[in-house]
Amino acid sequence: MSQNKDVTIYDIADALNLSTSTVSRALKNHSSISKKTTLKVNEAAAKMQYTPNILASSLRNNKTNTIGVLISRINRPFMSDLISGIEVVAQKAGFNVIIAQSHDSYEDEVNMCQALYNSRVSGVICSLAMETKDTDHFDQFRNKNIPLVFVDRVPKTFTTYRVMIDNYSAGFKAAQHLIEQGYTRIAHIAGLKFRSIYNEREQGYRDALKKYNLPEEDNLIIHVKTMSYEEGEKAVNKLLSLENPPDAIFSSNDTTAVAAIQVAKSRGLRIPEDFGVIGFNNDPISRIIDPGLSTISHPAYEMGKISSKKILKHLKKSKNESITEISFLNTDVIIRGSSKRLKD
Amino acid sequence: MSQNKDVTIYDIADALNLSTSTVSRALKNHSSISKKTTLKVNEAAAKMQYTPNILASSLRNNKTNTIGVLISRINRPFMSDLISGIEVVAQKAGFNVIIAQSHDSYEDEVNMCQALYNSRVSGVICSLAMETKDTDHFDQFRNKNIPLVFVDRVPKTFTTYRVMIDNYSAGFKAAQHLIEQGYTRIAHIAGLKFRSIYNEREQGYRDALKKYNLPEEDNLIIHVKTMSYEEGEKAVNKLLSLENPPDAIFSSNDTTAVAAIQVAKSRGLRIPEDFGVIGFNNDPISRIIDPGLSTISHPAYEMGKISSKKILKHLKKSKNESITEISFLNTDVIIRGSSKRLKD
DNA sequence: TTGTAAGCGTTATCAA
DNA sequence: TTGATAACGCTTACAA
Repeated sequence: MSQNKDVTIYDIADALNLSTSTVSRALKNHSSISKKTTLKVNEAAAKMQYTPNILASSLRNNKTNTIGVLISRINRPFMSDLISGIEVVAQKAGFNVIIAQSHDSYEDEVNMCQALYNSRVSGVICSLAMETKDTDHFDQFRNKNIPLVFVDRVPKTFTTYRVMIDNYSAGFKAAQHLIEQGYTRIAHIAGLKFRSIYNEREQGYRDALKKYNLPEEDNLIIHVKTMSYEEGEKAVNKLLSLENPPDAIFSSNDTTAVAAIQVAKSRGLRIPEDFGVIGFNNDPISRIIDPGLSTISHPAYEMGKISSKKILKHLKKSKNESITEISFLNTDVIIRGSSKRLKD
Repeated sequence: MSQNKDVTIYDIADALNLSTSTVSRALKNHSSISKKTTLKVNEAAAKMQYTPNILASSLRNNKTNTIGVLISRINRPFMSDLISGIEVVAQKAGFNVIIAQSHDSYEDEVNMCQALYNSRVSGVICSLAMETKDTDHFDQFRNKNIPLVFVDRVPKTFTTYRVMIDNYSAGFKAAQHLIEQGYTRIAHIAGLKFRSIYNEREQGYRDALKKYNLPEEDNLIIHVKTMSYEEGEKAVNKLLSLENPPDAIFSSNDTTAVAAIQVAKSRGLRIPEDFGVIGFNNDPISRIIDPGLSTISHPAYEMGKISSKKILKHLKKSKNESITEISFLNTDVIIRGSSKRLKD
């Protein structure tokens, strides 16, 4: 009994001797249709197992109620929390979420941007690929008044919504915490410089050192490309092999921070006594590793929810406005064993 | 300049004095159209910034090239790896992936099933909610010959594709490993009984004990509902408070296994000397915790890729067949410090 | 090789 | 309160 055709409003109309317009209206409880007819139609629809064809209605209405999400990779704790938050809000509003991965490649990002556009998504939420420098491929959304939200890895300039944290002050707070614990030679594993979130964290770190009159040495800062565990290992080994090695490190994500802990431990350093570590993101591993990894909270789930809400709110407006609106979320220093050298 | 209408094939046809059918065919390099015309059309399309309206073509062709994914929660390592695998294969084939979360609720699962159906997805990949016992809500897909793949948490019976591991033998292997390391009172944190993957692991565990003539005691087996860290803590505290406590534990996921390690350590037990632990899934935390968590590999990414491929392959067939096809993926015992009591 | 025209299922305008 | 009809943008059978 497969492959039988879908029941459409025509079938319902036929069965009840009504017109399709009446059926269509009755199905959405339009006020102009009598209670009796509305009831009759909905009953028939249920009995005949009618399911609305969203494609047809999307085509007709020129809107899909679908949010496109374009991120580097789904299987990172930050990203999956982000999507989860996006999806929860979308689901409640009856929106679908479609997912595309850039794998941190500029080319993939451009292609998937196009694919999302062709799918006529109602809105787009994007965290830029590591490689991405220009954002021309997003212009088409703005040109069509399709709301676009950049989240976390945002471009420096683009007339649109941005949902982010204050990376500068987060970097400052991270370094400051280490300084307050008495560390004096503080290294930094940073992301690529043109990616502003990493650059801002680095600036915050630099300014904290400056404020406390600690040396800012370029060889204590290592820029890595993907922030993988392996890159972290390599960077930390290099740092600890310096003639005058650091006594602490601020890593711009938890993965490389965990690598720092493991490498330092394997070299016989005691943590936090000999070597302090603070990461970024508050990934699940940060509370599992021994000692616990101090880190900066990064409210991914909340950022996802807000991003969805921005899209939904924009779609409710009838006016067609160009908007630059930045939402900053709060971050906290989460202190665990990896950096807690002083008793309170 | 926003809100300008999309360029359609009508616009291209007008501009070139051709019919829409010619344009449509030229855009897909149909063989019946002359090289010259094809070239001309594609050039004009590029110049006019034409973007195909996938909705319209989906409606017309009655297929969306979209795979719907219905899972409990995105932000679990297993699930995000799974989706990542699904998406990679889909993306290559020009398919979209739309995501829905059941949050392990039966009601949500039913609702999202309907939403996916209404979206006219070309295929569905689902890992059942913890609560789900009946699968009537999936009948509609089978009835319409829409390929359906159950992955990991599969129903016991349903004529469709299934992608899974051999949970019985995985459970057996896990218990066997502990036995071989000399543990003799082996407890088990199990998932809900009616969820077959957990029940099969439990059976494997039971049969391993039987084979090695170890006692099977019901009070050494605790069934938990969500397998959260907190549930794990509670269960392990209970087990270790028994008059005759276990000397090892096999947990049906890594989250509760990590809880077991932490609780045991906090109670002064040495791991693996006094207490052995093996988990399930090989989540990232398993290699970070100290000692490293022994576990069973669970090839999520690969399972995602295979699931996508099953969908794509089915869609290529013209025939309309009911299929029961089960793909079993291999699992390995991954031995780390939490259970390695004997020297090799 | 190209064109005509109908149709996918829905919704909105206008008329009754 | 209900109905007739056109339209959304694309594809395809059939005709030329």
